[in-house]
Amino acid sequence: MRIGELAALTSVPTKTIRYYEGIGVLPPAERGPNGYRTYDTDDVERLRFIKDAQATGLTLDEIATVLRLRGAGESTCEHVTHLLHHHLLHLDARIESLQATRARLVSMIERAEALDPADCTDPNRCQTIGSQPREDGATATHELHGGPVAHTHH
Amino acid sequence: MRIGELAALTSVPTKTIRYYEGIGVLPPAERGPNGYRTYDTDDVERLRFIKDAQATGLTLDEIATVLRLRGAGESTCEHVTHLLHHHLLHLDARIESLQATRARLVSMIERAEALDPADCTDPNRCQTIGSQPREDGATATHELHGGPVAHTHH
DNA sequence: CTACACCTTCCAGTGCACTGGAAGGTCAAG
DNA sequence: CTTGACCTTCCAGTGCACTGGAAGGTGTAG
Repeated sequence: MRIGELAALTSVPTKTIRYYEGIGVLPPAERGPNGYRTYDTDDVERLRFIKDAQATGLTLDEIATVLRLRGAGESTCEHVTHLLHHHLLHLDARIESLQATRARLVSMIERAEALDPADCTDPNRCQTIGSQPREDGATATHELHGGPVAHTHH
Repeated sequence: MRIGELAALTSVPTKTIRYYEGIGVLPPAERGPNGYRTYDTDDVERLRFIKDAQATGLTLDEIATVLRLRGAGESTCEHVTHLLHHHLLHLDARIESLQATRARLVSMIERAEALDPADCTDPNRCQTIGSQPREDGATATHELHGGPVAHTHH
């Protein structure tokens, strides 16, 4: 199959496929007599693997490393499982922190919904955002010396 | 407190704090007579909020939007809770997909560890990586026409 | 007085992962 | 034989979130 079909099957743009080949995430594709790249079902697999690996937070560089270990012989399996274990830890930490933030977000929403809308008219504060309730009495009620914000981001 | 102390308290570099102010994520800081930025505990809160919000996947732009809704009066609370709800969905989807990938990763590791290391010597395949076991018998055993990969990334 | 840490602005660069566009080759259908 | 889809290379730009460095002001300790 040619690059367009591979792109259609994987939802990865042709541009990106060529880019992946360029940076070594994909091996140089075989070429037809006309110079067109040709792919097979393995390449579909590979591309799907890349997408999955990316979803877990692996960078293209790490993915390239894993993918290149194919065909290197030697003790690469240990290498791979090591990387995989390492990444599992990362993944677990990420999931945990996301769940913690989820909890925070939910409690934020609950606080927001428990509010009397009338409390929402003070132009200088919003109970939903701002600091969590504090013991020291200072409840983040201070002016926002804002005005139109200069968004000069070159 | 000055910018250095704020940086120390939040583990956000001074560069980044000024950058946040530049793009409007933080309101323009008050200045001392010498022109130095001065901060208080609310700014510590704000910065921590930014970090947390970032961890959930909100972009700095979205965070800026949320933060700027402080002090806008009107029906901004609905606006905020809407954004929050929206983001909760995002967050849940993200956690779920991460957990799915975690499962995939674990099964990959298990497959890797169940392998006889002797099976790992074929230079053209690695059982850990590569396609999942398939029914059609074609088990992703094909050459990597690789060699040293040109890493010409401009 | 000098050294030094810490602050200021401004502009430019980095890293990652693409993405766009120009200029041109290939090939099947009308 | 032309049109149009699809392919090629190469180079340049984008978006996000920083990060570095130059050039210079401030403030305290020795």
